[in-house]
Amino acid sequence: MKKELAKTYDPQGLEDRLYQKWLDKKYFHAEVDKTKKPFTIVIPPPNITGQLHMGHALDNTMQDILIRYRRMQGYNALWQPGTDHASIATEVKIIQKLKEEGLSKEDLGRDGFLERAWDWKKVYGGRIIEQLKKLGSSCDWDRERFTMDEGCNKAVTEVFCKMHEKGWIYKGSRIINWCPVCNTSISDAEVEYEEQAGHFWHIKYPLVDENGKPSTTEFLEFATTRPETMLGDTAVAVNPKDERYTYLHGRQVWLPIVNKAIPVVEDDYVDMEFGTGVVKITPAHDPNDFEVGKRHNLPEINILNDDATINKNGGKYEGLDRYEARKQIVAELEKEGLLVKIEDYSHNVGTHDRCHTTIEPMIKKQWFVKMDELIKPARKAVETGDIQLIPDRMSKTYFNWTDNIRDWCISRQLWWGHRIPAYYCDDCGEVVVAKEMPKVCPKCGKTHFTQDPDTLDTWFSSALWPFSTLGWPEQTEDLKYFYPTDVLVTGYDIIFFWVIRMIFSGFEQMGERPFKTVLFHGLVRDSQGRKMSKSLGNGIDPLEIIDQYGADALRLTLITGNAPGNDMRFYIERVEASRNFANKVWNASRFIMMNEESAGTENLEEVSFETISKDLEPVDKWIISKCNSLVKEATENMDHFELGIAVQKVYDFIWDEFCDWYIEMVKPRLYNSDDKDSQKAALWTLKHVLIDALKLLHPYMPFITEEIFCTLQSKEESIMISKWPEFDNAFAFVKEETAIEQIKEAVRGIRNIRTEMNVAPSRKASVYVVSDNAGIRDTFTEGKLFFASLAYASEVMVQADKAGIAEDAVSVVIPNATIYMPFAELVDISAEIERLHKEKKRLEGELARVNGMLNNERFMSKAPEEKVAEERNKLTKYTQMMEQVSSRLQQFEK
RNA sequence: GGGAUCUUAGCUCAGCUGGGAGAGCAUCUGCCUUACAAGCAGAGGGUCAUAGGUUCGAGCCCUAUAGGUCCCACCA
Repeated sequence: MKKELAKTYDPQGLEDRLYQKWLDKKYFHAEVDKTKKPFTIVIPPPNITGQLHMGHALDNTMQDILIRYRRMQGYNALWQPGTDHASIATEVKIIQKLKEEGLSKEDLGRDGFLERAWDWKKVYGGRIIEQLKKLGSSCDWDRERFTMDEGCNKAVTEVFCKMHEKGWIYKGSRIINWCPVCNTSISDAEVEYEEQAGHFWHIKYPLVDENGKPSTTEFLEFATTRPETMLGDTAVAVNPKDERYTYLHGRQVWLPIVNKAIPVVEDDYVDMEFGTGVVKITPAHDPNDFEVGKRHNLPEINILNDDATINKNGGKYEGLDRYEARKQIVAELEKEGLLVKIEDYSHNVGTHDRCHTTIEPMIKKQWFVKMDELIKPARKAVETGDIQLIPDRMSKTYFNWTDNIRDWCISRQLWWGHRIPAYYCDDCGEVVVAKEMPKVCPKCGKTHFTQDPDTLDTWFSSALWPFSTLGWPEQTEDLKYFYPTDVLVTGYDIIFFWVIRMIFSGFEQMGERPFKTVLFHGLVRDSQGRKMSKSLGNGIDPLEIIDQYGADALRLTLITGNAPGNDMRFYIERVEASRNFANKVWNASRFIMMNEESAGTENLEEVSFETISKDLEPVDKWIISKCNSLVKEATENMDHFELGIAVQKVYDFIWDEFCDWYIEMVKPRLYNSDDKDSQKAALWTLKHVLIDALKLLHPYMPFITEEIFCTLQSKEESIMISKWPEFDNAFAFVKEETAIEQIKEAVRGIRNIRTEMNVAPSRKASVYVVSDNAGIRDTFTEGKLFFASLAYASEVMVQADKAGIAEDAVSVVIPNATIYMPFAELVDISAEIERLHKEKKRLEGELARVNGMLNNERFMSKAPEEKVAEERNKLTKYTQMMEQVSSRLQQFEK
């Protein structure tokens, strides 16, 4: 009993079943095997808070394609999966949930909170993994990791201690970005600037007179967007070269409200052209002022509490929110006559990328990673091509970051994350950085320590992902074998957060690049080009698409019509088109199986080319040759990471060449059981070519190809472990390709004319092929059977001259042959003449172009030989066709 | 302010090292032809943003301009 494909293609009915089969068979699992070459990809670990969105779908489809491709090529392919604890994102979610219960994280305490967080991870952490499976991802799930699992924790502690010892991790008081809502410091990379409408408050401070009192006549005017920061002003600055203010050098101004004298300092930082050329300096709350303050030894006065209310340094404003304080301070200044004017002003305001709260720069004691040395090998690797970024232009973005890098603030005032391995002696305050809590203080000898309450930036652990997942810091066999990984696939939006940090971490910890290639993709946008976002509600759920159209259709849609690193728009119509293609493949396969069954040809896949060779007809060799070229091209494209181009070629081959031409060409042979050998050869070819095409398609559309492959033949158990096709010169049939293309041209010409002349396909006619070229006559004679069916011919006559053809027959001119169709009674002769004139005009154009080139001495002397030869051939071809058309016209017009 | 990128058919986009402009969708025409109407056979539709330049030859390379998108910097 032969296996059969269901009548209609139904992805829902097969995808889950096949995925389960792959899991059961352990096809995704990779073990160290020194007889094979490794090919490794580490997954960008999705957040445990995450739900699969189109970005994940694209990212993982690309990775799965690369992994499946290499696996079929015989590589030991490992796709290392896992999830990210996403410290701040997760913490925020849990706090939200607690809030619904009327609780705060303080109510639970640190341990209680962490317990909740782990519970949460257990419940939701696996959700996105299940969703990735729906997509067909062939990750080695036996190796699934988590950024906060034991091994990753160990790696984090190891790196922290090592780098601290080296002096590359330090604790320092520096200006950092503070989020007053999340109550934590954040790194520069996490600050998102938003254009906001604000105000420019023009204020004046009185100069201090010789008695040390505020002058009533002399003032210094400047403008600010954050008037409340004046509470922390410790100077005003002017440019030393600014002649307008030379008189100020060495003087002081009176800081109102706070009521004290502060100095005028001279600093190049001040732009003389901007505003009044005077800047108030608040070292504790502005990164630039901080630098100025350092240069002039100014005091740093922090005026804010962590929740962005004014602290005790703000005197009577203590306790007020920053914006309320701003209002009241402006009012007070106005009352005192110190407010000059208020201007509308649009400016960029730094916000927290998670919650979009306006961040406050503050001086805080935090942990930093010193970047200047660390970044050097990372920069060099991309510069020299040791690490290749695709598309290449991403290198510029990369360098822009490496060349302007600042130290990385890694401590976070959060609970969910890796706790900083720093311990403070309860007695003397000595800091000890160690893998475990120290027993004795090296300074005072006391034994009580408190661990630093802070956790690490979530990217600290993901930076180690390419090697921590393979066992580092242990020198495991996995690590030796699978590291460095081959490709990293990710969106260009996290190049700074993640890619760069993995690169410098790889070099620092492993002494080697973490991956050879980074393949970037863009954002998946909605049909109007907008970012898909929760707040807009314009997100399209990949799972719904999979439900409706199948994972294969979704994957194909995401991978086609898009260049690396470019954003793409998501259209449901494109998914339908992909689904239609799946359906096409399905039906073509079904057609082949049906015919195989009715012909009774068993186990054709076991018949070798050598055996069948003698029965193969030119059409068979033509499609085999075409398929052979396709293998070469698609493979080359995939090697160059041109995934969309590769699959487009496979798509075109299957639909246009294989289905629309080849299948139609062999139908007469399939239906004619009188010639068993020919029938068998056709079926052999159909099957052989289909199998190769399915293999090429498998990385893109794993489910449908598996289902067909396994139904089509019995000897292999899965397409995903079958051998990737290879180009073979023995299958390059140049002669047959040329011959069949010739017939195709004739068929197209005939169909065109019939449509133009409104001759229904049902109305058959005799077709005469006239050529004085014996080779052409052979071609048409051999292809008579299918040529007749494709050209709706009642009979096909191949002859050397026009004997027996009606004078007024309609004709099609192809190189070296003219095809006549005597259905003149249906045709208006003047229309036919007009058509021939049009054809003549076209040929004249072609000839003019070719002659132009060939008569151009500079073209002849400079163009490559092949190009010249090509043009010469065209000249011959068009000249010959021109003769045929002219002779036809003469015939009608004489 | 610096940088990247885009501008190709009505729409969305491909076009890999420069060598006769492509796809999908949409539109129009004719077909329920025994794998597929989720289909078949055809058709129309583009001064490849504009202006220069390099080249025998430019959608592709260079320069400038216009418009769009994005990233970085953050002049208070």
